[in-house]
Amino acid sequence: MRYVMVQIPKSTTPALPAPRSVPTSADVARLAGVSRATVSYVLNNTSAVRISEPTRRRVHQAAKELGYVPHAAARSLRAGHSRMVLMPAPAVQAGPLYSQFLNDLQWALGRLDYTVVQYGSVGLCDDEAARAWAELRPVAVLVPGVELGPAGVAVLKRSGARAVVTLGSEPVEGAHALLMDHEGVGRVAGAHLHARGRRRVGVVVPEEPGLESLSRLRLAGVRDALAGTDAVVTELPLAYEEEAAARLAARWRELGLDAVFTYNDEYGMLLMRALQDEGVRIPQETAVIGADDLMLGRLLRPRLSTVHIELPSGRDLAELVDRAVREPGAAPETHQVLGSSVVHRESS
Amino acid sequence: MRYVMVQIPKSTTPALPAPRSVPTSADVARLAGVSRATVSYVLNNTSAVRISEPTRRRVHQAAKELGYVPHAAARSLRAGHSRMVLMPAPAVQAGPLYSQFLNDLQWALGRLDYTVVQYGSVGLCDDEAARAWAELRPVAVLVPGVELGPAGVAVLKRSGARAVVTLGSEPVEGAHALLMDHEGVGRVAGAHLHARGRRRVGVVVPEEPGLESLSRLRLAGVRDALAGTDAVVTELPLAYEEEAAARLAARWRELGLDAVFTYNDEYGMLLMRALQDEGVRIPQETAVIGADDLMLGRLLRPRLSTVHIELPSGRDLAELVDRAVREPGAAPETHQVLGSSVVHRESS
DNA sequence: TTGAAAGCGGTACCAG
DNA sequence: CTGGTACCGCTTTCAA
Repeated sequence: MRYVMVQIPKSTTPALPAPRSVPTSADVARLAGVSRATVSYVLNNTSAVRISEPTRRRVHQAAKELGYVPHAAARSLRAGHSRMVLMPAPAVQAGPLYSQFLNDLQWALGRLDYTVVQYGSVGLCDDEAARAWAELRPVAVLVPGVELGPAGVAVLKRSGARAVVTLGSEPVEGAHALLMDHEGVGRVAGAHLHARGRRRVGVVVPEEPGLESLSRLRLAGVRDALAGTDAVVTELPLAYEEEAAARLAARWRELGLDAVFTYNDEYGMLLMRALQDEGVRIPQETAVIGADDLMLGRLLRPRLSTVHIELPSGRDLAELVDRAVREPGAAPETHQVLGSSVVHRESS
Repeated sequence: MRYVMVQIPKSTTPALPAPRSVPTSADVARLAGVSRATVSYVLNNTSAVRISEPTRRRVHQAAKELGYVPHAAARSLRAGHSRMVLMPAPAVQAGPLYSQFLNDLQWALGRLDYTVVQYGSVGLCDDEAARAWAELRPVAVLVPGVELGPAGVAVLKRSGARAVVTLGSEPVEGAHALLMDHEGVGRVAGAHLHARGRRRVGVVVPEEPGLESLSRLRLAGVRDALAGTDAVVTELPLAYEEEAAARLAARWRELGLDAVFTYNDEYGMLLMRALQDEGVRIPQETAVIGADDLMLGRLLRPRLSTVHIELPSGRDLAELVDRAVREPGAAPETHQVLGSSVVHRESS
């Protein structure tokens, strides 16, 4: 049943004062009896120009009285640049790991006096999106995922973006790249399972849309780690639902697997629960390893082995952005930023 | 150990073409051999004016050739308004529930031709933040939490915001309000436990910063539900760490509680695990109920009872915003939007 | 059908 | 020390 918004009657409806139009610096100037230039000098503390104390006070007083707030668009239009760092808002569910990273980044960029803006670009693809972002004339653009091609980068740069940074699996021509080696995540998981003597390895591939590119890479990583050994990899499509997990678990014995990498800890919990309900002993019959090192893995019994993923610190990335903005001519940097390491617990 | 970004040497560094300055509509006009006015007409498909087909083609051609992208700030400066809906980016970890809601909302507003922008305002409080937002001259502002007082609302409205909507526990003078009844969450949990015959009820209060206001309200709700009964409520501060949970579980028997409301399902999992490790039988000795109805609760054994929380649909909220924008004089609406209902499983 | 020009709100140069 | 003014890029009336 859909929950319906219920309006609550308002007790009082005070007649608002006349809806004045929004005050400009000209209004402030008029009220203070000075010129617009003087207002600008005072409110920006322009050091190149000295304004008498009484005048300053009059201007400040007038500004406060009118509730004056400068118009960012007008300012940056005149200045010819802004300090806006634009990021497309993630369309899909971001995990806690990534959310934390985003917060750190915002904070770090804020300390460097940039303004971080997440732009919700739903349904636009690639160049369409790039154009939409370019209209805002950000000084830098941070793009997670593969939502941007070389053409998009070119559009952004031509429209004045001094730095374009992609966070993804492969570099994009013309942009700085933070390479997230998701294959590496699968690779260490695969190597770990092989080292523990497992040879028939299942890999969960989430059916949820938006996770496909990542899960493909992690799967490829497992394949890579096990290539040239006698181990064999089986792909296991799985929706994030109890029933789907139960169905998979029901045919577990016939699959004949002795290990499974579950894409991440959440799918790990889902599958492990289903396997246990089916009587499959973990890790004796089947070893399980997840990824992301979430708290929940530690709370499971047996404790879930996992791949710990280290993202770059927000501060580091903020500094990269700042450097790129200051030195826009420099060659794009490419960094490897995903540190994958196995956390061995009880499930493998 | 902190992971350090490692630079990968660039294989080729193609000399970029001369860093032209960013093309304006004047450049397009020049190249097409027409006036700036004509460019504007063509690119905006202005219906009031008819431009010959050959001219249109020349303009489009020129625009593409230069990679022209219009300047949003200049446009909205001239137009006197924008279609930007601004939301402060959530400072703390947003749960999956809220993330989903945000996505829906962005999508729905996008369909109504608004542009959603999340503004990272870290470390600014109340009026400072309101001023920062007002500088962007958004047509509407959506504020979750209690980050805005009546003064802030006034600032935003004076600077041209036609709608200010708060999502919080109590209405703010002058703004539309979507009331999230977090007390109600605690209330239904408390009532449920009481109905199941429990009388010594613990309530987990997370120690993580940022969760305090919410957890206080949920606690108050439990208190409210149990007021006037013979039940007694005990506050249980708890950090989201295994050790903290273990410490709490270790003195569980001396606390003498027969039920606990864990703030949400994640703390529920944490505490339930610790209690089980301590040998406390659930639900016989202690009933446990969480909130948020996450998947993970269904996967626990015993299955975790929870309070299902229904947020308003993104579409509904988008329509409220649109209505408010179109009818800025109307009295602020106040809606009750949190539907709380107990999902009884095995842990209570 | 197209062009010239005013002006949105601020900033910064130059003159007084 | 302060005022006048040109200009950032774009839209939109008004004339031609």
